[in-house]
This record gives sequence, C-alpha cells and structure tokens, in this order.
Amino acid sequence: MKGSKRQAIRVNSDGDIAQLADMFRLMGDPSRLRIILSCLHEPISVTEIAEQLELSQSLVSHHLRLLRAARVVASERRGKQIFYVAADEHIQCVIEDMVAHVSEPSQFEGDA
Amino acid sequence: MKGSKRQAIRVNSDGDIAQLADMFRLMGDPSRLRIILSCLHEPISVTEIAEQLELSQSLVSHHLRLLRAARVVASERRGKQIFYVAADEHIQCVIEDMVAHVSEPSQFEGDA
DNA sequence: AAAACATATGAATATGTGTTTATATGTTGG
DNA sequence: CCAACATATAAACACATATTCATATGTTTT
Repeated sequence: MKGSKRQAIRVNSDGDIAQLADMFRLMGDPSRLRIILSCLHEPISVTEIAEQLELSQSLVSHHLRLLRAARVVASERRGKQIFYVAADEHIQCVIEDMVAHVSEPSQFEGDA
Repeated sequence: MKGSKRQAIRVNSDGDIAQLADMFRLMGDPSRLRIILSCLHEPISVTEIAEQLELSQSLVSHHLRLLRAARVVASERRGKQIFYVAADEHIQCVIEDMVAHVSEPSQFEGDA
C-alpha cells in the first residue's frame, strides 16, 4: 500500500542528498551502529545499552540524541528510565542489505 | 539461491561491525553519495562524473578510490577512460531503503 | 525535601577526513 | 618519441566530530 512500488530512485534536490548522507553518516560510526543494533528489535534503556556495549553513559546519551534527531530511534519514558527503539523497519532493511553486501564474496575482483 | 533467506541479522564480531560502519561512513559523505548515485545504473567515466557533479577531477578520483577499495564500485578501462559502476545490487537496495526511511512522514513524533 | 537513581548537556580535546593544489602515472594518436 | 588526454597520487590544511570529564536536569522513593 501507499507508494511501496519498486520505482527508480529519485534523489533530485541537494536537500535530499544531504538528508540521505546524514543518515548514512550517522550509521557510519561503530559506536552508534552498535547502539542502533542494541535497540533494533526491542526497546532498551540507556544504562543497559551502556553496560552491554561497555560505553560511558554520557557517550551513549550523546549518540542517542543524534539518532533521535534523525528519527533513527524513538524514545519512550518508563519510570526513571528512558527506552529507545529503532524507529521504523526501514532501518532494519538498510542494515540487512548492507550486511548482504559486506558478506558478498567480492565476486570477480572487478578491477581495471 | 545461496543464502538469500531473510534471517535475523547476525553482526557478532567487532570486525563485522567495523566493516558495516565503514560502508555506511563511505556513503555518509554527500559528494561520495552523489558519485555513487551517478554510477548506480550504468558505467560512467571519471571525467563525466566530475562534470555532472561539478566536482574537481582530483576529488572524484580520491573518492572513487575509497569506494573501489570497499567494493562499492567496480572499475573497467575503456581506452583512455576508466568507467565506474556500482558493484552489486545491494548498494541499490540500501539506498532505496534509506530513501524510504527519509521520506517517511515522521509518524507519531515518537518522543518521550 | 533530600537522597538516590537515570539521563541529558556543555566544554574541551584529540583524531579523523574532505577538499585543494600540484604533480605523477598511464594511454592514445600523430 | 612527443603531445594531448585521462586518471591517480601526495602533501597540506581546514574543518568536522567522537570521546571524556564535569555538571545539570529530571524522576522516584523514603
């Protein structure tokens, strides 16, 4: 439904490019990527992320702010804690596709 | 065929994370992203990319080197010129998914 | 209200990196 | 072989940004 037809990619304006690049850049930092993976499937609190990934609470919070601003993750308060979870299924798809690319056996060494 | 089953994302080792992040980081620069888009569907020469995007030849070449090293693009020589093209269809999928995410109407403002 | 817990914010710093300028390498044609 | 074209490389610089440390804000419990 809606516009989920497989149509050619349209990235006309510079604004679109910038937005896209921003998203990729956000996912391009190892710490941030691990944080995203931590909350990909179920909500998880900031402290729990920090513990799991062995990152400082401050660092996790900094990153989460950027991720939330870009709507990569959504936040929800539960008592004292705030739980973060990946915003939509597109993020998951993006990562899956990228994993597929990375684990591709380098095909033909297509070099010139 | 092969392992194209939709299975849960497995990104265990730190190496995997680093590789993934590297890919995202590469696509996270506007110039590089535009270069990728330029050669997404058909091979295109370095000079033509530079002209189309109004970037210096040197800059395009620098970026292409990184992209080729990460197997985002493949190169093929034709006479004096070298043509670059997106390496595999996963790159295309990744971008499509990301476009889908960016053009998502921010849902519920899922903030806490 | 104070203490304890959870998260966010600000400043400072060190490191990474995108871009430019200049030059080198490689390829084709006369 | 020399000139012209096409691409790659190296050094230098300006700028962005990931991380840390210290502190503030917000929430629950006693």
